[in-house]
Amino acid sequence: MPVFLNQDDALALWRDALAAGVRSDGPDLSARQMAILLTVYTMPPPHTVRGLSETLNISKPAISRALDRLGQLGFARRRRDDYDRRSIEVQRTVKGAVFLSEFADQVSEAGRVLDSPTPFEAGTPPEMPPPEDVF
Amino acid sequence: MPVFLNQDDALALWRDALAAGVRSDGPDLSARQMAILLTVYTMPPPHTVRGLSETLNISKPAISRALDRLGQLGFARRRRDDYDRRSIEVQRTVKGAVFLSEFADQVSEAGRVLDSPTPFEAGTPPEMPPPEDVF
DNA sequence: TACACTCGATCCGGCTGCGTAACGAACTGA
DNA sequence: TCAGTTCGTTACGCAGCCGGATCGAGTGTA
Repeated sequence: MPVFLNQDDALALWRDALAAGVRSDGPDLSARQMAILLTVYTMPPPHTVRGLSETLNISKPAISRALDRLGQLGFARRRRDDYDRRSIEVQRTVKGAVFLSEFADQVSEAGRVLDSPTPFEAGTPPEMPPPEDVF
Repeated sequence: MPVFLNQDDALALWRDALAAGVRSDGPDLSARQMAILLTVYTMPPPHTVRGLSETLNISKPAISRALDRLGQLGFARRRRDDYDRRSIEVQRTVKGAVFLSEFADQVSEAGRVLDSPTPFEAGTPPEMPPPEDVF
């Protein structure tokens, strides 16, 4: 079932979920790392460095380094492909699944709280301030 | 009206919106910068460095640097408070509102496409792989 | 006037990430 | 067997962000 979000709801959802992550002392992944992690866990395997690189339009070295980081966090594992030993398969881990599960709860919670009226609409820019810049 | 998102939808939503941002060549803001930007645009003003620091649990130098970055992107402006000239007020700009409006569209679009069946459930970890690590 | 306090910016050393280029290992096909 | 291709990684230089300490300007109070 599709999820209908108007602009205000979308921004409030993103803000609350993001703020929860920023406030917490958990590991803060870059946007690229998070995109890789989500792709690995929510798209059908197998996942390879080259495949992720093409899917997400990220350079291969960046993928490789991100896998280093995700690996040291215990969120993903490398495994050589036995049929083509040049290739490596990116595997999921229980720890990564737990992390994403908690993250998904944060997002869901941020969406659930949206019933309170949004105090400001963001799509509408504020009255244009005077042009003088202080800095 | 609250937005109900199950775990799979929440992760797919985040993945698609994030991937759209990663693939595009637009400026990539850090999670902290994005949280600041969203707070400034969706919460009632005024916003000060100190206030943002407390709200988001981010150090003041980090806020100040983020404002440098957002300022040079044209997404926010500093303005001295005339009543307390130590304090500065973070102001919105038309360019920032446009940026967030487009971002909100990306999120909404990611949510709207969720009607296609999700191929994998992420909350369920894969069958536990053998303990041997390749690397 | 003198002193304590607050606000935001800046300095500092360190860490992390990026893309290009170059690399070794593995595979392919003649 | 051997040149050419493809795979992921590493080397390199660069840029950005981090927190703690420190700073100057502004404020409040006596």
